[in-house]
Amino acid sequence: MDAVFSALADPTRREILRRLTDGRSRPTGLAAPFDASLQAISKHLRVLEAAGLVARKREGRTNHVELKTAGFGEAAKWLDMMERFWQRKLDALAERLEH
Amino acid sequence: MDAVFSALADPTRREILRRLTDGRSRPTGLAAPFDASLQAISKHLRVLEAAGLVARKREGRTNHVELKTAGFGEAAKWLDMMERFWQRKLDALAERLEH
DNA sequence: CAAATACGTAACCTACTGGTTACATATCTA
DNA sequence: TAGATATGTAACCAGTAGGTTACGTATTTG
Repeated sequence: MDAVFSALADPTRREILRRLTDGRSRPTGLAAPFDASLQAISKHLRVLEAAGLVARKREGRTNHVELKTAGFGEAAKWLDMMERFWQRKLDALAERLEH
Repeated sequence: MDAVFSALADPTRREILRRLTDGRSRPTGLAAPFDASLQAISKHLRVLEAAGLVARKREGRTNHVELKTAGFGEAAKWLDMMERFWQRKLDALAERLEH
C-alpha cells in the first residue's frame, strides 16, 4: 500500500494515470505532453508498475501501457475506512441535533 | 493533493490516522505503541497537519490531535474518478458478453 | 520557586527520489 | 544490411524524507 500511495503522490504519475483512462498508450505518447524526457517517464512507469497500477506489454519495438485495477483497490478500501469514520461522526452529530 | 497522498504513503502515519478514528489523542499517547520517539511522531504530525488530515489544539502543556476531513476529500474524489473508469470498463465488458 | 512534564525545533545523517546524460538493445525500414 | 526508431538501464547529482540527539520552552506540581 505504501507503494500505491507513494506512486499517487507524484502529479506527473497521476496525470499519466488520468490520461491512460482514455485508453492504452505508448511511453513516447505519454511523454509528449510533459516537459519530461522519455527516460523520466520510463522511470515513472516502472514505479507505477511496481505499485500494480499499470501493466506494460511489449509488441515489437513498441510498448503498450494500460491501467491495472489491482493496486487501486486497497488504497480505495483504506480511504473508505476513513470515510466510514466521518459518516459515523456526521450521524452522531445529526443525532445530537435532533435532541 | 501531493501532500495528501504523500502523507498517506507512510505506514506509521496511516496507523496514526487509524488510531485517531478511535478519538482524539495526544502526541505522547500516539507515540507509545510505536518504536519511534516522540520527536519522530511530532514530525509525522506536522506532515499530516500540512496535508490537512489532522489538527492540533494546544491546551496548557498538553496537545490534542484530531482527524480533519478536509484533506481526504480530494484524494477520495480522485480515486473515485479512477473507479468510475473501471466501472465503465466493466459495464462495457458486460455489454459485450450479452451479445 | 525548583523540578518534572509535555511537548516543539534545530542540526545532522543516511537513504531514497526524480531528473539528466550516456549508452545498450531490439526491431523496423529503406 | 545500415540507419532510424522505440525504449530500457546505468551512473550520477541535487533535493527531500525520516530518524536521531541535543536543546529550548511553556506549564504543572511538589
